Amino acid sequence: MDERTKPVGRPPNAATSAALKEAALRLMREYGYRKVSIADIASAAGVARQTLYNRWKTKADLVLEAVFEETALVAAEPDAAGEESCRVQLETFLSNVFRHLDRDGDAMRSLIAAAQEDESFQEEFRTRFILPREEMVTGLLRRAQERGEIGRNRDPEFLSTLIHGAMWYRMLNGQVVDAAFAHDIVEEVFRS
Amino acid sequence: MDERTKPVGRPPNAATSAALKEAALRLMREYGYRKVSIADIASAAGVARQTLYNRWKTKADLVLEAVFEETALVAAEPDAAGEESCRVQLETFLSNVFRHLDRDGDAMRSLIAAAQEDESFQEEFRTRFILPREEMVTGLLRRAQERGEIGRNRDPEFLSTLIHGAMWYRMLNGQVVDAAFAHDIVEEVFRS
DNA sequence: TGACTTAGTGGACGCCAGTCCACAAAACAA
DNA sequence: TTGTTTTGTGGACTGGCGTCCACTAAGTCA
Repeated sequence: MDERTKPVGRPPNAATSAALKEAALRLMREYGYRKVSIADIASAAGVARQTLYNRWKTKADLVLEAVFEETALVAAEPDAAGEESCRVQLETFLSNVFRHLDRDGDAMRSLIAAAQEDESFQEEFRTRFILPREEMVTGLLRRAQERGEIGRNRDPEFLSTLIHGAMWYRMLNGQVVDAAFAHDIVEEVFRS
Repeated sequence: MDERTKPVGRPPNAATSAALKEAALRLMREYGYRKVSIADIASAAGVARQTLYNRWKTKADLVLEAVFEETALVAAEPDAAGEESCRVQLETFLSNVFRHLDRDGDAMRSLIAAAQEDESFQEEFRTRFILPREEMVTGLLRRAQERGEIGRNRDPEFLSTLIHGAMWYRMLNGQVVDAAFAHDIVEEVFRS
């Protein structure tokens, strides 16, 4: 049952998806999500508008994929075998995530906004972005529990909601989300 | 310097604004923010589309005003002279707010979304909705500090961010926001 | 080679938000 | 009554998103 049967028909242009994501990110960062139209992105990538729709359902889907690939580099999963305390690991992780928001925070805000009006994208966003992040945090907090850094009676899922909620709230209200804020959050979570 | 000089020109129809807000709320609750167009609202209120734009800048501004008036009834400010503990007062307040979300949660989500793409509405939303709510919570928490229910070393502003952040995060992710959640939040805030 | 299949192109279309404008309607002032 | 000011109306218009479609391009299969 070899699934890798040779595909029939004209093969998709290999460079096109990368060019579209690159153009999308570049234009977003310069002008902001709202000001950049699908037509702008397609034209910047030198491709027809319909070609973009052949590969992604909406503008939000394209930007999600583009931002996600960047994020994976910046917000690397904390190392389970790390020597540092979980507390330090969490603060480092949050600082990294927050630093990434300096670049793509505007896009993130717009993706969250898009998810509110589009059921299908909400699902996609949740699966590819939110749940993985939550698991990084709850995993770290469970290790913290095993090491005795936080009490057994505390709920990692709930704490993750507090952490991400604080981040979203500040971000969506256009307030600063910086290392000092990360420190305050960690302080609260590890408060004995 | 009497400002209440008799206005010249055709007076605005007194019933129109109320009819538009009523129609907006009713249609939103039945079909959802996204599915209801400005034209739908105007036509349901028996008024020209331009008349709506004469009174509000955008769809979001109209809905904000409509929802705000409802909210003021449900989420009344906790009584500073109340006999109950601040802890109970906070849990009651949050439960009331959360109950209101059953009705207008969809509209709230869409307003938050709209604020992400519209600088001017973001400002309006913040001033009329978010800041008053934050002050209710920080005020309550400060009284809790005076009464010794929470430590002097804790920051009411930061705690308010945690509280509202948790609520937003759950709401924007389509998860349940109920009395049990309110209880968990209060538990965390008043944890000694 | 020719049949088939999939990708890419360009243009038309429907829907909606928000703007603009000319004109009618309702008030007041002289 | 006539002029002035403001509200309300209806229609045209721009620009964006997403869909549809006919046509062309680039591959595989027999």
